[in-house]
Amino acid sequence: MANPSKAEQLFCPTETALGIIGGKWKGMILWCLCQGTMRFGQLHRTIPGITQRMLTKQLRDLEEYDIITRKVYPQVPPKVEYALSAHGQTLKPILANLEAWSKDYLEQKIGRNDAG
Amino acid sequence: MANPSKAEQLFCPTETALGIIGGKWKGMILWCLCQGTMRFGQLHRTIPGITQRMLTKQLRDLEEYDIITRKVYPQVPPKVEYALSAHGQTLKPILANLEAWSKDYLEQKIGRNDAG
DNA sequence: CAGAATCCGAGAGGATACTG
DNA sequence: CAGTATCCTCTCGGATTCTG
Repeated sequence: MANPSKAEQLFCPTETALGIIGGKWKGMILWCLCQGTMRFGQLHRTIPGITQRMLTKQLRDLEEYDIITRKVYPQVPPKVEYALSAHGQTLKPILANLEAWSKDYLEQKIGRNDAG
Repeated sequence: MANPSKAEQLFCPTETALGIIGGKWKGMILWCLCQGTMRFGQLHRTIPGITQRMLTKQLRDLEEYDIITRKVYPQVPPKVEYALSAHGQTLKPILANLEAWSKDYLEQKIGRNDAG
C-alpha cells in the first residue's frame, strides 16, 4: 500500500496541449495552417503520406477543440477552407518554438558525431 | 496523377520535437524531471497510473534521445537517478509554454460557457 | 528497488472503394 | 472536391509475474 502523499500527486498541465497537438498528423496540419487558410485538397497534397480519412479525422478533432475553423462554400464542386481559429493562433508561438527546438536538436545530433 | 509541386512539399520540423515529447507519458515525465533529479520509484509514485513497464520504456526512449541521463548507483538495494541532460534542459521553456498554453486554453473553455 | 518478460486489448492509423 | 464507409494491421499501452 503506502500510497503517495498528496504533495507528490502532481498534475501535469502539458497533457492538455500534448493531447491536442499530439498524434502523428496534428502538428503537421497545424504547421500548414500557420501559413494561412488552406483547402482540404491543398492540405492533402501538402502533407505527404496522409490519407483522406486521417486528414478528415484530425481536422474534425482540431475543430472540436476550437483550434481551427471550417468554412464550407455551398457550391459544386465543393470547396472547404480550413484556418486557425483565435485559439489556434495562440498556438503559433508554441509551434514556432517546437520547430526551432527540433532544428537545434537535429543540428547538435549531426554536429556531434561522437556517439555510436 | 498530378503530383504536388515541390514547393508544396513542406517538411514539418515540429515532428522531431513531438516525436520526442509526444505519447501518453513523456510530457509528464519530463515535467517531473524539470523539478529536479528523481529516482525511479519516486517518478513511479509521482505519476499517477503509470506502470513500471511504461515508465521504464519511456525513460529508455528519452535516454536514447539524449534528453535525460540515467545514473546507476551500484548498491543494494538498487538506486537509479534520472535527470534532464543538457539537451533536456533546453526543453524546459518549451514545456513551460505548453503548460501556460494549456492553462489558458482550459480557462477560456470554462469561462465561455456559450457553446453546447 | 528497479527493472525484465510475457501476454493481452483497444485504438491509432492505413488501404481501398464509393459518393453528392 | 471533399468527404464516407469498410476492413485491416500494427503499435501503444496495460496487467501481471518474476528477479538480482
